[in-house]
Amino acid sequence: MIDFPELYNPKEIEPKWRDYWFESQLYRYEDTGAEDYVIDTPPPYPTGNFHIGNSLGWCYMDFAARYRRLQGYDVLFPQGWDCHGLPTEVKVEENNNIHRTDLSRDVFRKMCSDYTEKQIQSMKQVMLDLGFSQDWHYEFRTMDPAFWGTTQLSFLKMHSQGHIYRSEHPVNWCPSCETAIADAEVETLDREASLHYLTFSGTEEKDIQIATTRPELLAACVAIAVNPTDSRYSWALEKSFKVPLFEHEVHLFADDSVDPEFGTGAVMICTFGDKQDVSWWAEYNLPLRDVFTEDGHLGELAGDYAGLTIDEAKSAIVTSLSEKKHLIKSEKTDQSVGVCWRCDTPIEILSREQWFVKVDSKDILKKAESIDWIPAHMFLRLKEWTESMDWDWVISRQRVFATPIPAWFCSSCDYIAIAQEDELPIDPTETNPSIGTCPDCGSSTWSPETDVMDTWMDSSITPLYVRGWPENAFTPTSLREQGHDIIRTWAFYTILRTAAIVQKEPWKEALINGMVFGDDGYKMSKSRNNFVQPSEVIEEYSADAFRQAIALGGHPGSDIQFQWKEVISASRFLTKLWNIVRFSSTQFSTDLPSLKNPSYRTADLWLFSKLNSLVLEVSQDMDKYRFDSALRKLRDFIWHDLADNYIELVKGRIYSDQTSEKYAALHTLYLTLHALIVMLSPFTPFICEELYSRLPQTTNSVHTSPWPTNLPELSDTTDISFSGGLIIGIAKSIRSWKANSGMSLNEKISSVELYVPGKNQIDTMDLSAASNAPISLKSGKPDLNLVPSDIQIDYSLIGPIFREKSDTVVSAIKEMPISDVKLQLETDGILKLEIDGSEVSINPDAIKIMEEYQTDEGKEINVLTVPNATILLHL
RNA sequence: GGGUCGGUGGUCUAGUCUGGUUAUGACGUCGCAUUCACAUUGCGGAGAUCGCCAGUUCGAAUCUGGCCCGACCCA
Repeated sequence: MIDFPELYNPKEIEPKWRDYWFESQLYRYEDTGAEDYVIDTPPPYPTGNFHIGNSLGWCYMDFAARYRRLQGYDVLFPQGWDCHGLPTEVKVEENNNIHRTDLSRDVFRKMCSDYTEKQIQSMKQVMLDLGFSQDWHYEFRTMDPAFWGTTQLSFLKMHSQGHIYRSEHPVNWCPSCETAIADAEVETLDREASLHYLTFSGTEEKDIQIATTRPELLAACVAIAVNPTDSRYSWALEKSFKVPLFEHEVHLFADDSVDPEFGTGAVMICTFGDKQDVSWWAEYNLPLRDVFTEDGHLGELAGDYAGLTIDEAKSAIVTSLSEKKHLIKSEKTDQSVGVCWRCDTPIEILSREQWFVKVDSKDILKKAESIDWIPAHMFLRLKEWTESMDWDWVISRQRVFATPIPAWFCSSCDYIAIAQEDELPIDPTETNPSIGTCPDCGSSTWSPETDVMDTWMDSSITPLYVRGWPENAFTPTSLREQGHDIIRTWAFYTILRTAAIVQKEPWKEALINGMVFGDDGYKMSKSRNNFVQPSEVIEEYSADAFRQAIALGGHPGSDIQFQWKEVISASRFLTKLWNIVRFSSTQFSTDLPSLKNPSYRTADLWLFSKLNSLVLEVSQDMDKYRFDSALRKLRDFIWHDLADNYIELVKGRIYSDQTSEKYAALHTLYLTLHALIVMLSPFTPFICEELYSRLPQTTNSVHTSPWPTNLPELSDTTDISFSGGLIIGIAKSIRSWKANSGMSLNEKISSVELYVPGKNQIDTMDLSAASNAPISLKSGKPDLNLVPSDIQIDYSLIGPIFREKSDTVVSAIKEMPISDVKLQLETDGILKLEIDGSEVSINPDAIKIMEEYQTDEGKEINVLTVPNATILLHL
């Protein structure tokens, strides 16, 4: 007898193991010589809130990491933090009521990193509460010099190989954040705008009307374009016109990209209204008229309007146009504008000197193709994005809290000094370059690059960093797990960088998770009141229940809905499991596992045979990351095969005195529970650790145990699953008959007769105890009326032979009296029918006749029919 | 406008690649059962024109085409 608490109490169990695992460093990576399984874990942005969307991805990683450990891999599950970035700068400015320029860069950076550290601690706590098994020795922060020094090294390598260059080029610019941003950081917003129709006066011929939503860009107008097929404007080609208010002259040309349906069919080209303007500007070699300032105002070129904000300028210019009779009309139109993903401010396109990373789409796609994408179609998202890239990646940002670009500009000439590897990590605003004087002009005065790097420059080297590059030669990590919403950023940049730096793909497998929606099917939001935090679920139920709900939400890749009902059913399952193990354990003795040559009965062997298939199926599911399917199978087995069927059947033996059959049943239970707890442990690590620790002869953690492989070998599984299935079926049928007859399950029955055609060697020991009746196994047939009750047709045999006549054949068979069909099959071994005047023969395998024994009136006998057996109950 | 994915009892979901006529499971719901490890249970019931239309086929939730609706990404 083993002592076992009556109630499952996750509130006590979960914190206990959480702290034990952390303190004992259970998940520490060790190189034992086995195959590595390395996860390229996402470094989350430390917002301080580890939400349900994050936890979906981390659950997947944790299921995989725990499964691989059980499989014997050396698992490295690290954890990073993507610290740098604008939101933190903004938050620190707000919290301290300062502007970053009020302080030295150094002091401001320190404030940002202190703030970030606090945010990390609260997120880390939720990770631990949820039972994730990271190796905290491999925790990294991109704001630590060790990390950003590596980012700088990657910059140096790419620069020396020609992947990074500095040049002037139009870039997306956020006037509010006052920095360049990459295409990936621009989001589109649909809104209503005014479309203004303006007159440009002709200098040679007639005037022309153009339509624009951006009159504030008039000062930057450099040309007018029409579609070459637009006959309305054939007179105007190559003519010049005066820009209203500003009076400079621009030419008109024709280009296919102009939509003749929009506005008047004539558009003004400005430097720059949008990306289309940029490509016209480049293609037709147009002049550059730079009218916006970096902080969202109009510059000198705007004349009287200089100094106004963009919005102020728009209305001031419309008013002037109207006063000067240049404005014909204004109407509402729908438009999409690019906005900054951080602050939603409409972006502008400015031409500035920036640092760029070359985008080699072909190479990126080649590397991406060698990665196993799960699900496979996620590759198409990357492909589409990669193929649509038309600008290189601008990586310089005019901010502070980020990795410094390790470069200096010579004060006397154009020379740019890039740091040497042995100087890294280095902040050029604090230290001069080690080369001392300029190799071109000999000057020793340098001005530091104050621009910093895009934070994606940090997070796109996580596989390199985790693999110990450059000290260790890079081999691809095993797994990248991430959401499909950041394929165009994180996945894309990581593949690009790994390809450029080490000419390899970053990971072997990319597992892509979907989004998490609220209980009502909508995206979680505070205003919808469908927002759920993992901590609430742990508080109300348990982390083990939460993890199951996430696993069962859908197959990886699909969006899932968070549902409380899944948490509830998961929680019930945990109680059920607890009770199963408690019931079993209280019967176990400490020496049970070492029992020699147990006298297994059919039911025991049946359970082993089912368990062996389960181990195989669950392994296959786990290998394919089908966590939903694996967990469903495990739960189904535990609840139904084990609890409802097996345990109910062998209770008699378990409660019996010291028989060898009793110990065989207990031994079966022990081995089965042992295997099940191990297989379940990736999903519900807390309860499994607790239950495992209470099983006899277990010393280590369940999480360091081997995946079940050494279950008893069965010589004839077909026979066992047949005879075992028969016993289970009979017991189940008697049990449900008792329940339906209003009897308690252990109510006595005078006797049970079993008729099993062709087989009279079934093991009735457990059946007898389970039904609380003496069982007599009869040969032959019961002395009752056997009545054919139904006929079943196997269409897969009929269809291919009779084709379009199949329906006619089937209805002909069904029209015959069933007894006639039976007689003919028994006497002739084949069924012959006349269809449309010709005789056809039916394969007897295609016809299955169902028969039932009829209970004679007045007799105290009940007859139950199950596949391959007839049961007579004498009350 | 383009790309990708999805639409299955009241709700959520498996099955669709590889077609076989009686579609999985959960939650909810209704009925019965409590000296049994577990009422967070057991047994049973009701509840689905598998988004719509057409096609292929002896046979379609499953394959093909068109349409409608939704999600995500892009323009």
